[in-house]
Amino acid sequence: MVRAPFIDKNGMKKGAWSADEDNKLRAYILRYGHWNWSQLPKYAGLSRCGKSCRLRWMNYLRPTVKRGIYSKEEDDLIIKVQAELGSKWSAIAAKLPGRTDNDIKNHWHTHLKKRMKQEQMASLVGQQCSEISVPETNQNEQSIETSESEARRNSELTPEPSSSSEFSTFSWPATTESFAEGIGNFWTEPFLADTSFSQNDIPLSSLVEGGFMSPDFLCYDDDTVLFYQLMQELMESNRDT
DNA sequence: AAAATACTCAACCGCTTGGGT
DNA sequence: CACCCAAGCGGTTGAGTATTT
Repeated sequence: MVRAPFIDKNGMKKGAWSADEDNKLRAYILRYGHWNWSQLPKYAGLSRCGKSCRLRWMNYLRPTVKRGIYSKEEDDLIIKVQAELGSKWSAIAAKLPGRTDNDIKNHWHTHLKKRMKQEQMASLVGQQCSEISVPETNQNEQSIETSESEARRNSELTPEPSSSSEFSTFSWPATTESFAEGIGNFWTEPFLADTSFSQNDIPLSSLVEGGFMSPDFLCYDDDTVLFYQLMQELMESNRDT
């Protein structure tokens, strides 16, 4: 469902991301943060442009990205905010935690826009009919639409990333061991100058203390911080057992 | 069963914005 | 003030999948 991978004239890889690339990007950002998107691919060992990396992280790899079906509340909120702000997808996304602007935009164009049109048509028809004194029509049409969307919502599968990549089935591991297994040898990939990482060491502090990186250089977003907190808890529980 | 059509969504492109010098 | 560059945003594209003919 995505563009086939290819190399452009500048030697940059484009198109669908492989599981390997996803892992490299995820591992790098979780460890070092995204301090500079244009430089990041070089250090992460990726032949991608920074823009592409940013997009992949923001729309797909971030741990807090919510995927799958939209609830009726979400749909209604999107419609409401879209009516107020227009196509300000990032502003709309800010009101829907976990949803990305790209995802909302796609959802709007594929589902909600259609629904809006139908509802507008229905109300128009309803108005005209009421003038000719057949008030039930509008209501009926609306209820048909509503039941259709309900049916669709019910029939849609549960949140399961449907990416092009084989990595779509990735789920955050229950243990740090399985995480390390899952990401293979990323800790030793090109960006990794040191080998000091261990399960008992959160790299954040060691990197700064070890002089690998200035504290100012680190740019962790909330997701990354959240992830580290989670990882720390997991490690502690592992140590306890 | 095969072909045509519609739907979906990840990824790209180009433009704008904002911060630094 | 002008310029540069990185980041962010919104529109569009392209190809896989689902549905219809």
